[in-house]
Amino acid sequence: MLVWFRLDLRLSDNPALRRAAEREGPAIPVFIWAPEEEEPWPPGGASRWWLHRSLDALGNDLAARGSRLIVRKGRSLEELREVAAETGARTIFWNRRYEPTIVTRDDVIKAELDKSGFEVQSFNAGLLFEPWTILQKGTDRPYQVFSAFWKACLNHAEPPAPESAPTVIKAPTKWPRTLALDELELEPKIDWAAGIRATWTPGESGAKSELTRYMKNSVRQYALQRNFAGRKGTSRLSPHLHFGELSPREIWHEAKARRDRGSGESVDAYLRELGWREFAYHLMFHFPQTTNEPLRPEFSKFPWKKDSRALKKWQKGLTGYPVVDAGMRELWATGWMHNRIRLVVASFLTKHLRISWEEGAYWFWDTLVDADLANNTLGWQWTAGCGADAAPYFRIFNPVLQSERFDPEGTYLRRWIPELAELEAPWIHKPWLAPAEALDKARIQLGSTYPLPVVAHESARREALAAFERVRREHNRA
DNA sequence: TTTTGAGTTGTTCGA
DNA sequence: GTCGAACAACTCAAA
Repeated sequence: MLVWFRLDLRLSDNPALRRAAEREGPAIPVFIWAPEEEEPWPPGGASRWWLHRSLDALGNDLAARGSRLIVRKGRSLEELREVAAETGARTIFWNRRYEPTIVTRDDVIKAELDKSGFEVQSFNAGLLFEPWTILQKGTDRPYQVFSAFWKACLNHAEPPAPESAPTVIKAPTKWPRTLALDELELEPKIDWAAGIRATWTPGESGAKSELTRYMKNSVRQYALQRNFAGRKGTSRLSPHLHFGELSPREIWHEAKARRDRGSGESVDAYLRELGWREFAYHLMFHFPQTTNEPLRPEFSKFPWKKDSRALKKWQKGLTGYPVVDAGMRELWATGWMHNRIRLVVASFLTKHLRISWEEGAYWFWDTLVDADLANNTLGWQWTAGCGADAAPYFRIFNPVLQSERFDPEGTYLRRWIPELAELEAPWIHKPWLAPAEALDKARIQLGSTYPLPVVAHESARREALAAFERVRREHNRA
């Protein structure tokens, strides 16, 4: 039988693998690289880098149990058929994915394989609650407000405890042919990944040790520390979770086990973030058009600006607002950005620059190692104000206040913007207001060693509010 | 069906 | 510096 690996690159708590291993006969792990089947969101550069490493780790973990990872590329259905033909397999198991194009593709594949007489089964390995199991009482409609959704989840039967990895994965007498991982050409041709390499250890064992470390030492501080950009107050498990190196059930039960008198608030707040991930999948499943369209239709007429020069400045971290620039540079260097700072840079792009959330979503998609279609869509639409349960449009982050509040000493700013490193607080949060002596002392020449602000906060804010107001009024008249 | 309460992460203004 | 109110209605969810 075949186990088709997708976004579940782990051995533990992997129902497809586990059920396959329990059956008679050999179980053959397969991965198929088919990015054209993921349009319009094929994995971006940072994701491909991670995928390469994670597949490598998975192959090694399988080898340690006397098995192998068979690697193919092409059309998924054809490759599955071929591997099945080479091995005589008549059964195919996999764990579900929820991206709209993948759901459609998998439905077709399942129907075709059924027709050919294969036994096909899919399992839940990626979510605490399947999107179709959490619905409004009585009406059976999906939720569009987080709090109500999460309350319903918490009232639902608890997610099952994670299963351990199978101890034996029976090998076939003859292995089917496989590509070498390098033949997928997932790694960048120009080596831009040094910073990412230095920051992350893809693969299940790296993920597990991060999880244990965080749960043992830091989760009890989560409520207190999570908003401070310069500290390691968050778990940084997002890429591991995206690629399925960890299951949300493992995180859920691990966190619950740490819940005691002192840590209740933090553990609940932490689990709530897993809840947001669940909510994102819930919305993507029930409103599949939202990966490419605003959920609130009036926003399809919103007057976004096409300003490629401003967009470039945002992408490169040269807006002149230190907190925005630090975030964008952290992203570029490490493939990740602190959650609080993601909100600030997203608000800045959509409100201050008034550039469409889709431009932001594309950039994040290409540069984040944790790029996840459900989370990316929800996050950007939430900030832009065009999604379900979105921030009210008048909620516009002030980049200076956010910086002062969540990085008071400027630790984070100094780490990512070396040219401002010698500027003292409070000026490091707003260099354009710094007195000449402070700038001289820090050897900064505004407009040359570090840019002046690309827009002024007050006027950009006023204009954004006016634009939203016009759209709202037009919508209400109609 | 109608009613009622509530809604992740904020900012600014004026007292 | 601190505090509460206004921002502006609207939609969702549950009783």
